[in-house]
Parts: sequence; C-alpha cells; structure tokens
Amino acid sequence: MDIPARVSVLERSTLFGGLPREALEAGAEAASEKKLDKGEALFRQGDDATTHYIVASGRLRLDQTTPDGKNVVLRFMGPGDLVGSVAVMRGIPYPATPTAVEETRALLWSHARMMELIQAHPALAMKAMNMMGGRIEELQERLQQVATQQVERRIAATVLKIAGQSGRKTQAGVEIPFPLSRQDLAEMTGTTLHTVSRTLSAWIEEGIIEGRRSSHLVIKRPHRLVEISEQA
Amino acid sequence: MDIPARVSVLERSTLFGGLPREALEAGAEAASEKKLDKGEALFRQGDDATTHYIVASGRLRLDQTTPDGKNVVLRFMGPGDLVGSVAVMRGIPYPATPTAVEETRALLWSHARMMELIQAHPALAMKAMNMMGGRIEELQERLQQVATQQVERRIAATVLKIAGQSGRKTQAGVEIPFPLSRQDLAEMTGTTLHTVSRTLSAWIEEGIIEGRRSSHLVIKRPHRLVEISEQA
DNA sequence: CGAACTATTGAGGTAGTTCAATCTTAGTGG
DNA sequence: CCACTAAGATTGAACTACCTCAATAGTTCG
Repeated sequence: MDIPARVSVLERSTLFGGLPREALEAGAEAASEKKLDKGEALFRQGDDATTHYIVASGRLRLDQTTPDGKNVVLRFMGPGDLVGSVAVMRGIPYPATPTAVEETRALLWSHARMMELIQAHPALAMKAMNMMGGRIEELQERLQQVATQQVERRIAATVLKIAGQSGRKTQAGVEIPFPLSRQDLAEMTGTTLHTVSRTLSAWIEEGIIEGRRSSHLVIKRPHRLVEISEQA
Repeated sequence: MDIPARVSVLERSTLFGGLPREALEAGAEAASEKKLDKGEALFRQGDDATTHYIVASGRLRLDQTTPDGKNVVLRFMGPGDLVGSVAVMRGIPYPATPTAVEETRALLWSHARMMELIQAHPALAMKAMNMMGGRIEELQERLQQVATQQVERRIAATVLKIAGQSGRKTQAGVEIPFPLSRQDLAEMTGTTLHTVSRTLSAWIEEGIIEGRRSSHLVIKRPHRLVEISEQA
C-alpha cells in the first residue's frame, strides 16, 4: 500500500479519524503492513503484546479461549478497527486471538513508534480513550444481555449489531457480507449452535431472514428482528 | 478534607497513583468533595456526564437498569476507584447509577478542570487508559463467565473477586467488610436471589463460608472456593 | 467421489427459574 | 423495652428454556 492509500485507511479509523493531515501522514509513514489469508491469526492469545494494528481491509473474528477449552467470540472487526492496543498499553499479554474470516490486510506499529506518534499528537491519546470507552460500553451492554435476556432476544440483538456494523443494503434486505456461522453466533451469545440453528430456522420459516446453509445471511425484515430483540 | 488528606487518597487511586507529588497536589487543590449517606446515589443513569469522581472512603455499587426494569450490578467501587470518567470523556450520559452501600465520601472535578490537569500532566492520560484497559479486561472475563460457566462457578468467582478487592483477613477467614446481599450477588452473576441463597446455604453447610442473614460474609475456606470456581 | 465441515432436527434430560409460603433480623415508633 | 413492620433470606414444589446426545443431511474442496 502506498502512503495515500494508508492515509485513507487511517482517515476512516477509530484512532486517527478526524485528525489533521500531518498526523495521518506521520502515522502512515511509520506503519508496516501484514496480510492474512482466511483462517490465519494476526497474533495469539497469550503472546507478548508488542504491536498495535489497524485493519485496512477484510475482517477479523476476535476469539477468547478459556482454560477448559470453551470459546467466546468477543467481536468482529473490520476496516478502521484498532486491534491489540489495549493489551500493549497495559503491558499485558494479548487476551484474545484475532483470526481472519476472509483475506485481511492490517497496518501495524511497534509500541515505541506508537508512543512517539502519541507524544507528537496528543489528540491520539484522546481518541484512544474514546475507543476504549466505546468498548467498555459495548461489553457492558452484552453482559447485561447475557445476564438478563433469553436466548432468542440475544441472538436477535447480536445479528442486528453485526448488521449495523457491517451490513450492506441490497434489494432483498440487509446482507452480512462475510461468512457468519451458527457456531460464531452461538459463541457470541453464550449458547449452543443447536439453539442458534433452531432459532434461525424459525426465523427463515417466518420470512425474517434468508440464508440456509453457508450462504451469507440476509435480513429481510429488520424491523421484526428489532421487535424480537426488545420483546418483554 | 484538608489537602494532605486528599493527596493521600489520590496517591492510592487508579488515576493519580505513582504520579509526582506536584501532580497530586494540583489534583487535590482542584477537587471538590461530596458526602453520601447509605443508599444515596452519586448520580443517576441517564444524567449528563459532567463530573469525574474518585472514591475517598466508603463503597459504591454500580447498577445498570434495563428498559424492562431488570438490574445488573456492574461492580463495587471503593477508595481510589474512578467513577464516571468513561462517560465524561466520551461525552455520553452516565450509563449506570453508583449507589452508596455505606457512608461514602468522594472527590470530584468538573470536566474542564480535569482536562487542565491532564494537559499539565500527560501521565494522567496514560493512567486513565490503563484504568480503562483494566475495565475492559474485567468485563471480558465476566462476559466469558456468564456465557460459558454454570451458576455455582460464577458465584464462587464473583465472591472471590470481591474478597480479593475488598476482603480483610480475620482469624475466622477473609471477611467482606460491607453488606453484600444475595440479591446483589444474583445481579452480579446473572441469576436469581433464590439460586444464590440455595448455593450459599450449601456452602455454609460445607463450612466454606459463614454469614447467614445480613451479617458480613466471611470466607473460611478460600481454597475450596477457588476449586469450585475452577471445577471443570 | 469421498472426506470433512457445517447445519438441521428430534428426543430426552436437567440446571436453574418461577411461584409461593415461611422465617429471621434490624429498625421504628409507641 | 417491646410490639410491629419491612426487608432480606430460606426453602419447597413445579415448570420450562435450553442443553446434551444422537442421527442425518447438505456443502465444499481436494
């Protein structure tokens, strides 16, 4: 990627978005790049956190594995999203593994380089805090959902959130443009793939969604999903 | 509180801890104070976030209420903990209500004052990020627990975490030095007070804990609780 | 074309909820 | 100091949402 291309990625990112041109250019010039094939990991849970990443294109699934082998999907991340920085800033090992669900490119900076950038452009620190605050909010909302709501509501809310973040409008409805398995949804909502499968089957029956078997999910009646996600 | 007393609170706080004396003094001088009786709220979920707080003494329970009236306890906060700053920094309404579970004193700063302090002492920004990173970690861990573990394990892990944060060693075991109701534990673990009550009754039966009815909880066999919290 | 995933669907079991009644203790006012 | 009240806690019984186990089927890819 050349510098202008990098700048345009940074412009749209959580960390650099809205900063003056010279900050973007400094960031772009200081960056390195990495390309991941589908299924490859950017780094692994437990690795020393030495590097900050920003997704340039493609999509990552952030997985956390428990000592007893269970898996939780923390979030999906797309272009502009910052990966790994929380751990790097805190000086702790990466707490999760980001895996490419499709071919993905990322920009990256060593911690030392990033600290230089922050020193030179203090607005970066404010943006970083803002990003972290957003993560906290999101996690609090999900905790509340898993702690208080029934499975169908949680699945509905999760599908809607993913659609909001990454959905593309088509004539048939809102399409989620990357492969999202029943297992992924189960690990995001704290249930089993069986329950997800049953629930989605019922929704297909009702005409709310489309996408049996591994085709991309299309939401045909988003409003109905909102109702389900809010049902008392 | 006089300035030296405030300085000693700030010294022990997540935000100011470890900073040079002059930063502590600047913070102490810029602060105001507020006292809460048991049961009073520092602010309310939904209020405009205008003020940063640090707990000086006492203890707060941070509650999040859902539109449909359910309640989730996000965390307990004691001396040194920062309250409200995430929302203030992001410019969003406070997402939860901190209620005093015992008489509590807090120091507070307007957003403008806090920004001046951060400008003058950039290390504060780093400390704030560190604090937020810690929250993110904690929330990810809880999400993982609620999503994958059985209720008894979650209750055990929660009791242990609270004991780790606030417990005092006595000859009888580790005591949690503030009133912690079955309801509170239920709202922290995403279950009902009935289930919590049954679980704690069984633990009392087994001699793991002490504290029927509203006396303070004492953990007599912490190691056994750790086992439960890790049981496959 | 076969192997390996991923998804679907049924049947049965259970952890935890819900409903309901009773009990204990701290606090309040007479 | 004692009766009364309110709030938290306990415990039983019945129910159910969801999980687990199990078998089958459709898809993808070498």
